[in-house]
Amino acid sequence: MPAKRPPVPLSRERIIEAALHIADGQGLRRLTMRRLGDALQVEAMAIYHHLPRGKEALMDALAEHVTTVTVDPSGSATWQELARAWARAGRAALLEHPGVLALALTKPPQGTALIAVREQGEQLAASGLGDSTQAVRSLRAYVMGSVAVEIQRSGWAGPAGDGEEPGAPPLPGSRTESEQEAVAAFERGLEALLRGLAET
Amino acid sequence: MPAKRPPVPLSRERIIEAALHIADGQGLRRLTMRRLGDALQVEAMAIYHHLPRGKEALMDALAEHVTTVTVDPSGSATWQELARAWARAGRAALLEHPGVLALALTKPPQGTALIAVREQGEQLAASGLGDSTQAVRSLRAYVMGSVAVEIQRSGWAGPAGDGEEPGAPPLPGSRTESEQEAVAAFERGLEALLRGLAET
DNA sequence: CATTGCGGCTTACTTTGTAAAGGGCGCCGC
DNA sequence: GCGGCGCCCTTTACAAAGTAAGCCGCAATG
Repeated sequence: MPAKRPPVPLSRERIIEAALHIADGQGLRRLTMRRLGDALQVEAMAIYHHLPRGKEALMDALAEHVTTVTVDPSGSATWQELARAWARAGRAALLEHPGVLALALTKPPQGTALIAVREQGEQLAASGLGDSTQAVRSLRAYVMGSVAVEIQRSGWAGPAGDGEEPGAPPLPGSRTESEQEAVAAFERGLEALLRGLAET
Repeated sequence: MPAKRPPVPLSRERIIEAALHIADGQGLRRLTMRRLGDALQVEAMAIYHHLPRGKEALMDALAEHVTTVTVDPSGSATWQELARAWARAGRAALLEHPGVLALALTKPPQGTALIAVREQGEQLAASGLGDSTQAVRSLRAYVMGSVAVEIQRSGWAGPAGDGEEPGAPPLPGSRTESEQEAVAAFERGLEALLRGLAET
């Protein structure tokens, strides 16, 4: 009796969720269509009905997912506070799924992610910042780079990772840092950048 | 008559060079052992004699190669000039090989790349900068992120790229920028960050 | 001249992405 | 109730990739 119906009917959202789980848990390299199918209790080919362009579409969707953030501007009085909020939100979103960082840093923003970038620019401009385009760019660069450095230091395997668990052995030369140290370093660099952006 | 000797005897350096060429020209996805062998006029398996851990070792070597930079400190009087030199060198090295950016941003520095990072810290400390560790970290983050943004805007395919040529069609929403615009944006953000770092 | 070992080749097996076609199940109009 | 349709999922199949195992020629060495 082939062709059994899966318990819960499979959707784009469920696929992305499962894919993120696999990528974060075992590395991008281990994220294969068949494994994804297994995780969803489905044959690999079933995925193609929800993501017509196959793995390509999946990668795009993953990148879009971890780079889509929203910030409520009403909570920030100055453009500095607003910029901090965006930066922290961006960092948090990227750190949540280290397995797909390589995609997020490499693929151009699309869909909701692109909209988010534009929104960031508009909000910063509306809150009185002069060259908001430049600011958005510098902020995005700093956020992305910071997360990259953090992930590197955490000993995460990477896109061509050896398939080991995410908690790889710490680097021989430098101790793995704590979460507090990481946020502190991020905040200090962020403040430096904001100060620099203030003096047009 | 099998077992023909190749004209030039194959070495680790030649392998890396050819791999970079392929990755930059057709994307990381298209960098396969067999294709690499073809480019070197050799069978794929021959590569394993020079890179024992196979593709894994190749990826590590590529990441190391594009993140290894050197700066002559004698050309810089202030720590700001030194930091600028390091930042520009780092950016240039990464931009030279967009195909392996994902590796460079994801893999922890090893070998010569790690040495370069340490050297940067020592030089900055020696030139009078207080918290050089923090500064190196912020600078590296900014440089890596800036290049990531630049590559994204250039419409480069990415690690799971569709295999098209690097000169992909420009993003629909935003025009592809010129080299001048790119350096200008980089320099402005860099200056902002340096100003911020100056005020401890 | 026989030996040894480096360096490349051949073969073969496993895993992956994905095209193509098949099949069950629910829902529709009648 | 029922025949057919269409949606989702499965099956099957194939090309391409990573790489383990073992072969073999060539050159230097004794």
